[in-house]
Amino acid sequence: MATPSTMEDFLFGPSEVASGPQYLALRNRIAEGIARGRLAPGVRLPSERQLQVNTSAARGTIREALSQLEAEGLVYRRDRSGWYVSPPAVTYDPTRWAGFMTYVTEQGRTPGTETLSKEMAPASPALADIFRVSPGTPLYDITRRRSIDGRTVLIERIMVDPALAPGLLAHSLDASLTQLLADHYHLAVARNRIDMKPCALTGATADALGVNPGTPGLLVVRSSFDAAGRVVNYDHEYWRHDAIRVHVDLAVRERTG
Amino acid sequence: MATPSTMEDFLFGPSEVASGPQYLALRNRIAEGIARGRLAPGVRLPSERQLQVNTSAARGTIREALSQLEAEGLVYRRDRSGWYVSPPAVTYDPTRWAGFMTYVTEQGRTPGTETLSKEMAPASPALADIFRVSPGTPLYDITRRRSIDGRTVLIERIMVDPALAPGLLAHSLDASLTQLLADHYHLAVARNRIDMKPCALTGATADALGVNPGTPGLLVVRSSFDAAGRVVNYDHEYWRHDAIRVHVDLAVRERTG
DNA sequence: GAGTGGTCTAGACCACCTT
DNA sequence: AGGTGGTCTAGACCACTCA
Repeated sequence: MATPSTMEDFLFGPSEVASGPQYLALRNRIAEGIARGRLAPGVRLPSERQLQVNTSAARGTIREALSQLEAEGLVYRRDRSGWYVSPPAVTYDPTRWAGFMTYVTEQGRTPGTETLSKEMAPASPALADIFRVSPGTPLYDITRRRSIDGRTVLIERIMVDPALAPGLLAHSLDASLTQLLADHYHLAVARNRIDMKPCALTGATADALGVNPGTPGLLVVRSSFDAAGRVVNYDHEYWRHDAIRVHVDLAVRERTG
Repeated sequence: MATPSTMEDFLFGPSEVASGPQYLALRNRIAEGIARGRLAPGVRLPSERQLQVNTSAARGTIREALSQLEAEGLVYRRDRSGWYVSPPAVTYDPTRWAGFMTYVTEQGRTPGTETLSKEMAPASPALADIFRVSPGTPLYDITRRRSIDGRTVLIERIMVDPALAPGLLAHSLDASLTQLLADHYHLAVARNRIDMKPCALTGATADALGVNPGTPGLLVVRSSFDAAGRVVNYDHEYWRHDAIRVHVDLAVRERTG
């Protein structure tokens, strides 16, 4: 997929001369630097106060430009450390059952997983409904942090029915859970359901991701079912919004106007 | 629709414990009001200066809270008019070939389409590659604006090969193009490819959507192929980021760790 | 300890929408 | 014409990171 500037060129021809607000002029300069590769992924931008000197703008104006770029996923911040050029996003294809470790590796990146907690917890009414068990039935409750090339990109909370995967918590969960469920428990996923929506990263999730509370993120909710329609796992993934892209390529199911 | 006084009572009544930045406290109050249905979709929030009086915060702080909510898709702004509660997003299922008119209607909303331009334009090298024609070959080039319940949600630019749909531009394009291609030209889509990524809405795109330049958006690029692998249409959709959700539900193609 | 971003204030002027 | 958001300024103090 081409870069945003190329898209814009495609849509409306040669870009007009920038004559709008100052913060957009700064945004454009930085965005251009990134598009042309002069600002490589991971590179730290000059400090806000340095940019003030270079642009003779107030700090608020500088931050407006940076926030814009952050919303577009071009830069990200490390709390009280600085602003950095975002690495490329990984492409997620919900039509495949390839786990995180697989598709990240396939894209030439290095995945990492760290288990933050694993425990048994009684099913809430909502969860009981999803798993078709009685409320209060114990479920495995696993929280993990996952990274790409050393940068944390998501926090996930996975629920698994112990009836389908007894003793699951005794295993190391820092590898592929997808693979573990398949190889050790012979749980074949037949159907996958995925929902995505923007969200705010708050509280413990924001802490674990190392972002400021309120940072925009993307919530991916996945339910995997086996051939019998049982829920193999139910998973909430809180992503940094700049770390994931969606790509779907498939035969159509229906032809409607 | 809540009256202004009711809304403000709700927003500034007894507060629960709120540590942390002021702007997050305000964000939380508004977000809660929306979640509980006290602030209905389409309702206008009090003006920034009114919120200043009620919260004794500086205007910049108020705007910080509102921008956060905007990034989460909970509120949107109408330029120099005010801040409004966002309507629910429509759910988009890329595994179906249902057109915009269909899935919006199915979700109980009212779709609208307006053709902004239709013309023939020579294929750029990139487009020629996609359509497998020689660069410079004329293609239909259609720009449309689409709305849900009267609110503009996307601008799209569609490219169609005249060889597959001769005389296309003579038809009204304000209805379903999907249906037109199927019914009149018997073009059956066999494969669909979709890419999604965050983008900035700028220039003419932002103007046509009625948003400020730089507003974050979502770019959806769709390619539809017929059984022979020919590109039936190639489409860029620039969405308001709060207007669309992705939902996928399907049998898995592959089982990999 | 120096420097960074995070938060906040209190103004200002403007273009534009609304009535 | 009055009110709205859009943009910008020039400060301030704080919590935290980093060397």
